[in-house]
Amino acid sequence: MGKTVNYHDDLKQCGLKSTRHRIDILEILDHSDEPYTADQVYLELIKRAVSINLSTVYRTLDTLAVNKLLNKLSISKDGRALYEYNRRIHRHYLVCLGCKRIKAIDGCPLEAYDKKLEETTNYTIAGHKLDIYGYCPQCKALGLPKQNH
Amino acid sequence: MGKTVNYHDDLKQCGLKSTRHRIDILEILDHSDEPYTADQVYLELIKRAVSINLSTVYRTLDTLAVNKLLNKLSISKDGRALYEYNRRIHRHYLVCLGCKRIKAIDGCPLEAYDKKLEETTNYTIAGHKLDIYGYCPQCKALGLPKQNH
DNA sequence: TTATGTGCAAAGGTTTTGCAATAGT
DNA sequence: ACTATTGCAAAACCTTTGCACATAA
Repeated sequence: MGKTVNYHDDLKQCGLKSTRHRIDILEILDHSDEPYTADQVYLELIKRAVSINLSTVYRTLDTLAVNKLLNKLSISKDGRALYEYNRRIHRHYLVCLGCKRIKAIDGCPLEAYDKKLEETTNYTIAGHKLDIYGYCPQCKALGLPKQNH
Repeated sequence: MGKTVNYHDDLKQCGLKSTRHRIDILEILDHSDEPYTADQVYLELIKRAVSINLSTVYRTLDTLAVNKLLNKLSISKDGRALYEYNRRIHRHYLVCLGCKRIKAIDGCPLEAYDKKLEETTNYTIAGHKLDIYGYCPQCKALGLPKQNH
């Protein structure tokens, strides 16, 4: 988790102006274990007594994602986009189907597979997205609902 | 790809009425290699001179997905839901970042990993979603845009 | 016949956009 | 000072819903 000065530098390196809002948003997402929706970011800013408009949140998230300071995910929590701080660590998510909590898991089981696929398909593989679904220890204890995915 | 009569039986087994619209939609998705958005399904129906309302398409897709005759995916092609015929075959998708075409790939490299994860995390793993991104042979030839994911 | 499915129109929720005002460099 | 960023309000977009009518069983 970087300090404010680093967010400033990161923004400058992208040719972006270093504004309070951008730094706040980077900091919020950098300090979170879970990706946030635009709305969640907005609410967190309001909670911190930051005056900002929701459309600015959307624009800022988009700008930061285009500049690779954030990742935009599509684990559609009911169809809304999710944003996470780009830690430049390749990792995947374990989503609890009970409480919907999202847990990050480091490491990737797919490195060899990607290479194999390049040969098999004649595609150039640029990356992949893997989300894993299950029930966390707590929700498991309450009895499993129907299985998905 | 089933015949009409099978769609009829599948619907009945789910306790659903067998209507022209439902059969048409099942057939469209069953005959497609790619998942469709609600809108794409609607347009295909119109092309086939089927008179239907877009809200009926949404309702039908939802009903069929709840009853597991379709899968609802969240490879957000710009945030819209995608539906595919449920072939009850576990498979993943290879998405071309150039032309956005989606290619299904059979087989799964994650069976062992899922089990390992159950032990490591103490979650019950219910499933996973893996999408792979790259450039298809055609788009590759045109020169690769920037890398994503 | 009777519950289920459908069309239509209207509303809901998320995200985007135009334009004038503001703030960073 | 100059340009990028922001607020505000409105629109765009995808999806859902209420209700009256139509249809499958």
